[in-house]
Order: sequence, then C-alpha cells, then structure tokens
Amino acid sequence: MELIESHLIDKSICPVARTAQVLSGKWTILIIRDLATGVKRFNQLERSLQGISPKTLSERLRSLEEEGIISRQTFAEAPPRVEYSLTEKGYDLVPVIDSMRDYGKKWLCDDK
Amino acid sequence: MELIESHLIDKSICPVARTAQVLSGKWTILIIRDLATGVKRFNQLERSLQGISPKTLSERLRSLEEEGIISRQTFAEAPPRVEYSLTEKGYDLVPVIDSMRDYGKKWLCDDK
DNA sequence: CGGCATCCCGATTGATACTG
DNA sequence: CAGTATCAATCGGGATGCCG
Repeated sequence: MELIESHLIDKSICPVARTAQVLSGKWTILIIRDLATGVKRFNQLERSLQGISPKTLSERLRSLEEEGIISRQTFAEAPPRVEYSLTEKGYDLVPVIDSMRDYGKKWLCDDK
Repeated sequence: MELIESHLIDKSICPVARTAQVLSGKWTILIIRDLATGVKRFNQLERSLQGISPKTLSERLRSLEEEGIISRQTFAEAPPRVEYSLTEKGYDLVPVIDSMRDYGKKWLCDDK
C-alpha cells in the first residue's frame, strides 16, 4: 500500500473539493450516470431514479445545466418533449463514475 | 464522444450509488484525501480541513471507522495521541479521488 | 408531459464552550 | 491533545397540488 506524495495534492486549489462540490447532492451523480447511457427525458429519469421527487429532479437538472454539465433541449410539440443529455464537460465525469463503480463492486457489493 | 452501453450499467446493484452513499457528507472525501498522504492526528486534520468543526470531524471519523475505511490508533500518553490512517478499503478510494482531481483540474480550475 | 409553487421535515453542519 | 455537550441554523429533500 503505497502512499501518495503529499506535494502532489494541491490543497490551495483543491480540484478534489471543487469536484466534490459539483457532485454534491443525493442524486447528482446518479443523474449523470443515467445520462451517460444516452439522451433521456424527464419522465425517464424520474422512473430510473426510483424515489426522487419531481421537484428535486427539476432542481438538480437545472443546477447541472447552469453548471454546464448537461444540456436541455425542448421540442415545441404536444405533448411537450424535453430531452436531457451530457455536455462534453458532463461526459468527462464518466471516469469518476467508473472509478466509483469499480470501488463499489469491490467493497460494497456482496454479489459478484 | 462515445456513449456507454446501457447494459454495462447495473442499476439493480448499483455500486455507483453505494459508493456515493459512503462518500456523502460535506467533508468525507476531503478527510480521505488528507489521510491518503499518510497518518494524521486529529488536530492535523482539523487544521488541514479549514472550517470544519471538531464535532463534525469527530462524527465523520467515527463513521468512516465504522465503515472500515479508516483505522484509529490510540496511544496511552500524556498528552494523549490518536492517529488516523486509511485501511486497505480506504486506500482503494484513491482512484476515485484521483479521477475527481483530474476532472477538477480540467474543468473547475482556471489556474494551470 | 414537464414542470413550478408551497409547505414541511429530518439530517447534517456549525458555533461555542467545556472536559479527561 | 482529542475530543464531547449543547444549542442553533441551514439545507436538501419529500409530499402534494396545480398548470400550460
């Protein structure tokens, strides 16, 4: 078990803390995880993220959009259609999700 | 920008969600980040994590210990000494932190 | 369908003071 | 030094209902 050299961790800038802040919130990472599989509509996300309230989903989507991580495309149809997808900035979070998945599989899941 | 194949994401188990749960909390990841550089004492962490209250630090450390991510070693001295370090389970979170650091440097830090 | 407006709650965090 | 005790505040999140 090697240790990271202390000087490699820049605390003044602390990209870790900033990323953590962006990913904070109970559902944030899961929304990005879902969108990583492709474009999704509001209701698709609502069903996929079992237990999320529409308010919370709406809030998270808006703040992620403001953050530039997801993009929102509306279609003037009846019934209305809104599609959410990852931007490049959002897609670059996939490695984070992947490493979290690896960790979860190794330490937090009994099965497989 | 390729997309992940949907079937590669196992939502029933969802290791991502479990890992997110373990890492939840405002300070959790930062504590692990600090301990990744080596053994630390309570006061060292308190100083390093600017703004954390001793109560919160104490709570986080205890829950991380219960989680098996950090280990706590006490020394019967005067003044008392307690050292915190990462377990193997904790050290395996370093890739997650690394990917978060990479992301933060690329997207969230102007400097460099 | 895709939201927004309200109201509400519990968990998390913080400030501060104090102790073994 | 390494915490605990107490109190207060914040905040994400949930429930429900309404609307274009």
